[in-house]
Amino acid sequence: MPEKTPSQSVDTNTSVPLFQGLTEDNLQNLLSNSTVRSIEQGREIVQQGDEVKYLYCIVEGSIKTLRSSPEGEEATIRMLKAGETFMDAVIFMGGTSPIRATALKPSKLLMVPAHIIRQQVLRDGQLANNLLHIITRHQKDAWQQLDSIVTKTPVARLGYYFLKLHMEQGADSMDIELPFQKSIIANYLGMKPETFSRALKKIKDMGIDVNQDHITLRDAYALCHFCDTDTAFSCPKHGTPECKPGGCS
Amino acid sequence: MPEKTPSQSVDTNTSVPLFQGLTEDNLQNLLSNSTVRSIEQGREIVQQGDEVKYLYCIVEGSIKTLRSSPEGEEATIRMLKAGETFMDAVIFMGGTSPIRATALKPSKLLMVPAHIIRQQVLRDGQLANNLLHIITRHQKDAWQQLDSIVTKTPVARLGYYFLKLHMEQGADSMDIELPFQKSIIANYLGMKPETFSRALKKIKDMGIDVNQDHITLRDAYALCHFCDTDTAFSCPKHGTPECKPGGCS
DNA sequence: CGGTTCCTTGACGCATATCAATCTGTGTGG
DNA sequence: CCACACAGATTGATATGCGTCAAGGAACCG
Repeated sequence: MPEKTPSQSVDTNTSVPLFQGLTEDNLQNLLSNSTVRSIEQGREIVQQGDEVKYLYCIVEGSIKTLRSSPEGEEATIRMLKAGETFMDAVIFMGGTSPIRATALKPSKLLMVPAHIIRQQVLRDGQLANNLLHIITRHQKDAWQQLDSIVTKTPVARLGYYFLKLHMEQGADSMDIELPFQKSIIANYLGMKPETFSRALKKIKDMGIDVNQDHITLRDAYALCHFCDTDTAFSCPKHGTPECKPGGCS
Repeated sequence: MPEKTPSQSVDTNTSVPLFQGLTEDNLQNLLSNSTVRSIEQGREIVQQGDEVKYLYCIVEGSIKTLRSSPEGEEATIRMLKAGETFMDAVIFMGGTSPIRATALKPSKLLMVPAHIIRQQVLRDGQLANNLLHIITRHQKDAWQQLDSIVTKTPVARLGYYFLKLHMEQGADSMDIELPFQKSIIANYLGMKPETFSRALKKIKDMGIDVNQDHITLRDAYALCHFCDTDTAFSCPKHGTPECKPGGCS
């Protein structure tokens, strides 16, 4: 059952990119029309072919977006955590949803009606700008994902994924945590769980140890072999003599 | 050498989604700051790592966007024709370009300065809306491409590609033209030219004949096996008894 | 302690990449 | 007009890497 007055129950001032920089009035307009809903793990939020009535913002939990074929094969698009939004792009596409969304964990979602967003975009430049930033960021991730799957070996894909986790979780630490089940990550990387498992063994020889969900780097530059020009740009090690993106061969 | 006054040399009133519905003033603001440039075939327009200063709109010719690895492997992202834009998403990403763009044919490009776009988006709701529509449309294509490559066989990918061409070129005709070189299409579909060639032979047995760049459908429903729920929605045959998306097995 | 779920490991087969040769169409120069 | 050269496409033979199938192990939970 949807709760009311999300403006009080949701912390909107920090770390929700969608709402950043909005005026009081404009923010109120979004929130006062929104509702919050709890979703149990594994539950379907949007199906392929659904008409999408809301933009969803994750208050708590995590969500996976994907496409699946009639034969049951799945292609993971994104795996998202609190603060991130989904169906943000879909509500501007026209037609029904080309993707599914399911809950990876028990989650709490803020649902902003699509027509409110579409209206407000026309007069609220800041909201439009936020949406453009968010959607293009996802676009970039999608491009890197596609590129990985088409051109890289399973081990290189895994290393690249670890690298991005590493930078996300603080490039100073030598430890990384896997944020999702291995089989979920395997699918995201376009491989079968068995292949993922074998890739873990191979990457161990390159200085990256994995126990359970815990990754330990033998040295600070262990992941550098998997870097590309894009990623190097936002790396604190960029420019140091040890930094040679794509140096892995 | 860039020509001036593109407002006169470019036909902006029709079929350029980016400019649709803009007021005279706002359109003028874009065009008066833009330039037109000719590019010879094979020439690089943007490289990975470049700072992107323009949004490009194809006046004439065709362009390919892609990512490539240091080893020379390429992953095609899109192949575009006149009226379409590129680098539209990139100018909102922040950082340098994660993708390359090269000319597949001799082309003429309208170049709109990125800062002009970024400024105008904040006050011109229609432009923001247009950009959101365009970028999310590309997003959708990217999802379908990813899905194809991950879950489908080469033959199914080919059939799906033919289906989209078919609908693009008029679903009433039984003939389709390949708009690009086969090796280019092969790479877009995530396979080698040899595999592409073999897929062509296999698809011949399913009622789809290919001679040179010319495809002939044996019957109007020959491509239906390759359809998915998304695509079915915009198909004129949708709802007829012969329409069974994903019916191919 | 038994059951479930997830992960790992091994053996095997197949589909696609790879390598190499031939063919086709196109354009060029004699 | 023909001969030649070239790029792209096709075809064949081979290899290899990932998927598949099946079994075993490890952690979690009742």
